Amino acid sequence: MTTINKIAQLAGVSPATVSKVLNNRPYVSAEKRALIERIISETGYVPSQRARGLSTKQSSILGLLIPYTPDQLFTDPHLLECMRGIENEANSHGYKMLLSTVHAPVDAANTCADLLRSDVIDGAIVLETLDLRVFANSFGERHSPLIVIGYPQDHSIPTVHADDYGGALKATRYMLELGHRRIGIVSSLPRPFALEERLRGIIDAHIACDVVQDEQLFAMGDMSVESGEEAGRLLLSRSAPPTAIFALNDRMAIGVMRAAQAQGLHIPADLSIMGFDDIPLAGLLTPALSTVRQPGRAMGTAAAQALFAMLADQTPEPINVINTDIVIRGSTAGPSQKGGTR
Amino acid sequence: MTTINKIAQLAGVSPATVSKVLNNRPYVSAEKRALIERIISETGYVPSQRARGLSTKQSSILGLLIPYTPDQLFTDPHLLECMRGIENEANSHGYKMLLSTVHAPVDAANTCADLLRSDVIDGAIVLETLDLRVFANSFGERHSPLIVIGYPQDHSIPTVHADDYGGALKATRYMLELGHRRIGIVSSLPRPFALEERLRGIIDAHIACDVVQDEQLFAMGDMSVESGEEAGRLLLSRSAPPTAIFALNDRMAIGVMRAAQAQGLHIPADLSIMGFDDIPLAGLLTPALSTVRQPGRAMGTAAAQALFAMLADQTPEPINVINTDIVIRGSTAGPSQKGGTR
DNA sequence: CTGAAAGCGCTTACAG
DNA sequence: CTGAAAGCGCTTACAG
Repeated sequence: MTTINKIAQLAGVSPATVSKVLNNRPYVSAEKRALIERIISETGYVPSQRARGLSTKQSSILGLLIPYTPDQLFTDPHLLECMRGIENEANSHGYKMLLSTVHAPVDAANTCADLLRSDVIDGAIVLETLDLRVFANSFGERHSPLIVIGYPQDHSIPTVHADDYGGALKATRYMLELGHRRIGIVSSLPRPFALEERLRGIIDAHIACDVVQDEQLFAMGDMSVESGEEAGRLLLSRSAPPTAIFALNDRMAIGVMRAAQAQGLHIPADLSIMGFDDIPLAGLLTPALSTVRQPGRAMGTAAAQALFAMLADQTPEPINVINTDIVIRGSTAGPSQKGGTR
Repeated sequence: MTTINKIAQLAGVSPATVSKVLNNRPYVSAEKRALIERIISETGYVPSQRARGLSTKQSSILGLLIPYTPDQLFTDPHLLECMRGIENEANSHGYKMLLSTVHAPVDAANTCADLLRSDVIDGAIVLETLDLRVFANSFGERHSPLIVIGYPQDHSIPTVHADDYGGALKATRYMLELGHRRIGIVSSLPRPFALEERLRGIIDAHIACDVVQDEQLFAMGDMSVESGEEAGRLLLSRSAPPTAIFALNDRMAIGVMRAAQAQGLHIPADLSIMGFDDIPLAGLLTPALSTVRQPGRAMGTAAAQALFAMLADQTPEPINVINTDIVIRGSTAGPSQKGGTR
């Protein structure tokens, strides 16, 4: 491997001098600088990041700690959008992104903790889903700057999340105002805080409109299309089925749509369906899916910006709430005149 | 930061001894080993990867070099599937994946070359789209082991790619056998080799079936949904429009579908549509998209396995061709009896 | 079984 | 402007 010493030798100077030109520092004569630069480009020399890091204590690598398996991550379009925002931001700061997923969700906390305490990354963005208490445990222990995407568990860590409550509230009000009185809900367990918030929005909207919710209209999925399909079938089999179904993410909404279409139901004539996220695919379905837009890219960007602020010794806002909006497409309409029974 | 020296001091031993227990090496008395282990876990000490790497010359990081912008990467479901395969494989080898995208496609080659020559990664997987000649340039220059996903430009680098030719051939035969005689093609420029191969398959299928292709039936997109929509409009506006359209990726096929539906055409009654890739979304469309399945995940896995083989000083197969298959769903059928004119 | 010493490839004061 | 020297935190022979 070419080292700084070899370059120094080739140029007939000391490694310290080469180091100066490598780092664009002054106090090198123009001729020597030119000579050294020529030699560097001729040899294709690239300084050892690890040796450099050993002195400078930085790696220009940012960690993305996902307490999920690769399969969970890569099937979640919303997370992927977050990643996109992060990678874009990292790029423009000259940083690379190191991805850390887990084999099994169980060992997530330790995997992440080790990476955070190691020196391979300068800082990290983690998902709230991770149990962050590990980091609080060892008192006073130093670790890389951290930003969490999700809801704050520990107020010492800056957080960015979407306005889940507001989004769900708006969506529910919208369906209620359309005239729906029996709105099925497809939620998920175990709930991250975001889902709790969405549920809270749904409940508050019902209260505000003086509509009583029916327990028979709640179903659970696991965020996947398949689970949504199953939940949809369940809800549609109720003696008094819903006239609208609000799935707490788009993938489950797609599942519900499939369940409804499989039964020959027309959407939105027979059943309105609404999702949450606004994944890229939402607008391409038939009918196009009405949903709550949660701007994943913007969330990723915001998280990365906050991290870079910390790396620059600034203090980012402790909590950054990203706005959500409902986007009405073809899957929602007023309830059919036939009434609630089919 | 806690260092090996501090641990050694706390345990009353030398750093060399601590190093032994860190690396699970013999020749440490049971008591000392136990003591050291206890201290390590109490202090939450994690060895410096960069210091370790400086001696051992390895980082346990694998690079994924994508000569695209983050936006291009994250809107390409097939690439994302490759990534999923790679990350899964990396995970099970105790490796982390470092993602390297570019600002602008222009500076891809240099960005990648620098990373490859640096010591931050042990090896890399790159896309064929990257101009690999950069690496051939500096004669005899050492760089990390490399696997390319795509077609070989330089036979010294192990390569994995799908059977693009065979897939396109099968798909075209299938449409031809259905009775279609005017098959529109939506391709893309600039072409990676994979597209050339698909085109070759299309042409050979026509020849085999003795059907002459009409130049008016070729259109160009840029792999995006939007470009597919535009290409679809163009093809459908021909004086003698196609009865089937084969888009060289699924996203463009979706665009074609939108163009057709916007004109009130029924799929597949009025127009058959076929894509390439079989992205996760393909089966969720209405109608579900017939396509050529190119198993992205398997390709990623194969590439990663080849890389790990190289890291273990084995020699992977120089070219690994992954099988493709047509998957017939709802978007294709025989041409309508109305004939080719509408 | 144990530890002193050299070395990995940089950067950073410091002296000249 | 230039370079010798120490130091970053590990690992690896080697001697004991």
